[in-house]
Amino acid sequence: MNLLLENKINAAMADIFNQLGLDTRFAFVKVSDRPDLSDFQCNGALALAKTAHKNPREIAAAIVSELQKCDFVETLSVDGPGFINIKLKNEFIAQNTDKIAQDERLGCGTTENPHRVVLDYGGPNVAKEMHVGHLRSGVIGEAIRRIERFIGNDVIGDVHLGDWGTPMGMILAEIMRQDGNLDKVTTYDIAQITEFYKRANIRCKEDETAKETARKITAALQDGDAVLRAAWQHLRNESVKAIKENYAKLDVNFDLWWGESDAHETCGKIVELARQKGVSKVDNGAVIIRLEEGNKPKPPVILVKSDGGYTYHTTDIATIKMRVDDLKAQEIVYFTDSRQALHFEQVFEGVQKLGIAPNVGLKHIVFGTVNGADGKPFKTRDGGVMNLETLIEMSKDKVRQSLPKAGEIEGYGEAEIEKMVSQIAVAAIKFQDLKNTINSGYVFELDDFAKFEGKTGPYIQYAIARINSVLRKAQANGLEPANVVLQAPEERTLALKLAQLHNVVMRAHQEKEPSIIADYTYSLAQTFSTFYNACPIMSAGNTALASSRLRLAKLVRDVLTLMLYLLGIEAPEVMLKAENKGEE
RNA sequence: GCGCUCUUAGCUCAGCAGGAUAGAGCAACAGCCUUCUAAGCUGUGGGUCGGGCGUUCGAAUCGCCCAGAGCGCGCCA
Repeated sequence: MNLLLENKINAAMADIFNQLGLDTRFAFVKVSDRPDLSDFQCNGALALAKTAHKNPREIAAAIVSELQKCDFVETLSVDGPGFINIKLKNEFIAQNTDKIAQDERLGCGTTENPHRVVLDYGGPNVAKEMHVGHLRSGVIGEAIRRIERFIGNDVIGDVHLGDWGTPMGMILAEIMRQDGNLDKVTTYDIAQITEFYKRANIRCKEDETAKETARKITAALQDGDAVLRAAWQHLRNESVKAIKENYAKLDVNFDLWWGESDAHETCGKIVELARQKGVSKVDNGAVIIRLEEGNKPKPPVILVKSDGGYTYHTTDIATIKMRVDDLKAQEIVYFTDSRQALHFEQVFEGVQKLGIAPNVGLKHIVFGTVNGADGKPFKTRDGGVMNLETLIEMSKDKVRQSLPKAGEIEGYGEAEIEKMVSQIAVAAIKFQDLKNTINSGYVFELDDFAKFEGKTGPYIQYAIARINSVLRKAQANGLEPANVVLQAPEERTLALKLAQLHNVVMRAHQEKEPSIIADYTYSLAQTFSTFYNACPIMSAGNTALASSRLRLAKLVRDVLTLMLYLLGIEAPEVMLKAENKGEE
């Protein structure tokens, strides 16, 4: 069930359009761009005027004269060149709000076409530190995972670890270079492993022979050399442990911890299949699939390199086959930055030629890179990338300054305060990222992740905390939420805003765009703050009004909490403040 | 050279299945705490929507051209 106000108006519109012989494609309303004139507007008459060769105002007038008969209409007008402005009756909005408040999904429906979707939003590499570049895909992916699940899809989130390429050979080579063998590998922890990788990286950049050695070791590892495999397994285990800790701090979760290595066996099958189907060719010693025909020629997919190794084209294609065959995926969605756009176009086209994923939707959601002030992908001053843990700690430090010290307030010891610190800091970081549309890259401003005012996660948490406070007071005074009555304009605006939930969630789902939810959540919190300022609840004057306002407030709290949940953000029950807060 | 993405307020960004006065946040300025948490609220200023041409009754939104930015272009993932 969805309790969208538009639905009722749209149904009436469709009837009227039919009756008048008008194209029902235009029989819909949208939230008005002119709240001073109306709640909803219909621009259908303008669109129809073109083909019908009629005056749009005449068409609009005909629609309006029918619409007048509807019981939910308060006022109607035709304005400008032919806009139909519709204002709803207060009672209609109020009753709808009551229904939403009593609905366990808060008026939000589910998808008509539930299916299994695999999300690929991780991609951290073994032995490499996690940095701010990993923030976007993880945070966005987690949000999409929750949104998809909420609207009724069966979701599997896969981390798709980078655990099988040349970097693995590089690090093993570096360890052997220092130790002479791999006997000590199992004693190394993640910090040591990371150091080895850094050194290996530098060496391979400078020294062509070192690179060649790394390639040979990689090939031997993939070929199944027992000693190399055992050492690699340890590196992988240690990395996964560290990666899990990092993701846990941000509440980013995965259902599967597959990696590129898991696709290795299937890679062979892909190459064989390509040969059988006649879609691959041998070229300069490599096995490739050409993608030159059609109106958009692309560089070829390379299945097997001339040295016999597979590329990440091959592992990605093999992984798609596994997700389709073993996981029964009906849709697979990737989240990576725009630098991989061409790669996935190639992979998807290769998959199509191979016919291994018929009727499976393959999507690549491209997001912009996290950029520095210079407009280029973010680097710290020393040329490196900022560690994810450093970012989180920095934000936490800032939060701690605005909270009381442990023990200062009864019932809030070290554990309680630290939990609050973490919830607020993580909200600041994740919201800062999620409020940006996926498509555009954004400039990484360190300070932005420790801002708590304006369009931020903590702003929304604060609105929730204030409502919780009111709800506690209401309970202490025996005040119960009851039927909504709309008198003040702030109440009306808030009720209309609350009814938009279904559309917002569905759009976020369809477009795979969490910023739509972030925008709405902020806007709702803002609308509530205005209401909160103008409409006292506990001292409303009479019980009916107080109960109505209490229902509105509680509903806002529930919707905000749900929206933050869909974004992967928790809200603390209360938000304490340090005594000297704001006195600088 | 070819391809992809982009250019909107001082800064960071929304808006783009064409539509009525182009919106937020930050920053600036002026107000609001003896009333439910001021991490808040109210108000003011700030824009030739990169430039040009075209389609249209109507273009930030669609098409073409130009300028600028970022990214990517067969054996690194």
